[in-house]
Amino acid sequence: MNKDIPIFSLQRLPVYLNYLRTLPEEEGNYYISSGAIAQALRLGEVLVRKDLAYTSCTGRPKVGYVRKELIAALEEFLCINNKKSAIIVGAGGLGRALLGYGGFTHYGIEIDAAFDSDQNKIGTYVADKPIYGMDKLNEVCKEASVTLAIIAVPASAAQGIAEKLVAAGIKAILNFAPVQLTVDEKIKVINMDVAANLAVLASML
Amino acid sequence: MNKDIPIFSLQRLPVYLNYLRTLPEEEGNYYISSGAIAQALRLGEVLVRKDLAYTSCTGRPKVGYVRKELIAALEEFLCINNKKSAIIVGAGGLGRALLGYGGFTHYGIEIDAAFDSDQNKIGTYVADKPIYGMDKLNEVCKEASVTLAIIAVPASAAQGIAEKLVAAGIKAILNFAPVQLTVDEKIKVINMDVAANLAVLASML
DNA sequence: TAGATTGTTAATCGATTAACAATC
DNA sequence: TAGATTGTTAATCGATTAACAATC
Repeated sequence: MNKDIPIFSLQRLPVYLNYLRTLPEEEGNYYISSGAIAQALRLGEVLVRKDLAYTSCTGRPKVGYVRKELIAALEEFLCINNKKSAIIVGAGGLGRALLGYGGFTHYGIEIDAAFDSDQNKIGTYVADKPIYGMDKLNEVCKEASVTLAIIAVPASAAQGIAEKLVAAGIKAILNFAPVQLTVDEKIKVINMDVAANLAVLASML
Repeated sequence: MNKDIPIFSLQRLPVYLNYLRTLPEEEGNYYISSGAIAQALRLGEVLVRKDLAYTSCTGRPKVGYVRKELIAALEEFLCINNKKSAIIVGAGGLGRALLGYGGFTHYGIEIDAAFDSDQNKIGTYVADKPIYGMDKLNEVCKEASVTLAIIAVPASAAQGIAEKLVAAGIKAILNFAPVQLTVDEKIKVINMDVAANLAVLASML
């Protein structure tokens, strides 16, 4: 789905959505122009219009876009209405923090559970979400048709986990481990290497 | 510093470093070719050579790069030898997870402390790192000449925190809050919006 | 030497920006 | 109507890839 949007445009859509949602419900905010969005997010205004053109929302000359329509169109494009489930592998500090993070619901995503190999964690709950042993992975993913996963395990374990996830039917992985995962090319992977990003920042000083 | 490297190349350098460090110290690993790196990281081999050309390490036709030299050159380019301190603002789940995360040291970065406004957290420690009240921000940053910070607070608080950080002398910010920070353009900012990235993945399914 | 691999120059590709007609 | 803003087409910019000479 959403095949014909450039990846850079796609990545900005949640940013627009987020921004539009923060605008207070006031008289003056009924319409919003691409220029106003561009200024707030420090982007070019033509770029904003081009990005928004991928959604079903069309703006009106002179006034801009109807804010609520634009929000709805972005939500539709990002499939936020079909609620999706995701799981987390790794219930260390990061995994537990993500279990407790409420921000995923803004995009229609719910974290169902976490998985860990530590016997002391298995069977416990964080933010009312269960932590299962790795042996439950297949069962949980298949029963709930989960296709989204977050990897929050040490680098050394990540590749093995990725393979288990794929075997369990996962189609997209958000990977926090600092390794390049080798998986079938049909599986979508986004890497988030926190330390590497901090290192890049530090080297720019 | 490092002004004349394209941002995309710069962002790949820690990835190369990371990969090279994982290679075992074996006879056959004395040299490494751009082709081998490219294959492991799923990049083009010319791209790898171009990226590596920004460092001081030069490869040898027929054999490739001396692995240890390349690691040293990457470390030098990324200024990993001058140890740097960073602070975290926000000692919620994410902030605490990052306080306990050891991966920053691989890039010569140490997290000195976290800051929070919650009285129950102030004065406590996570992974032997202190959590201070916000009133200590200036003092700590200036005494230890800290110029790197991570924002791990809710979106609503992030802009205010960013301004305090800049006032305290911070020059680069890794921002986990899902808002566009408005700060002086000389301040470097990298945004890491976990939920937005998961949403992008989900919409690609 | 012959062959593999580097480093560089030119070509391509994709993303962003500029220009501008359409329009409410 | 006049003016502001959209949407689109063309131009620019930057990143990646292809081609290939240099070289150990």
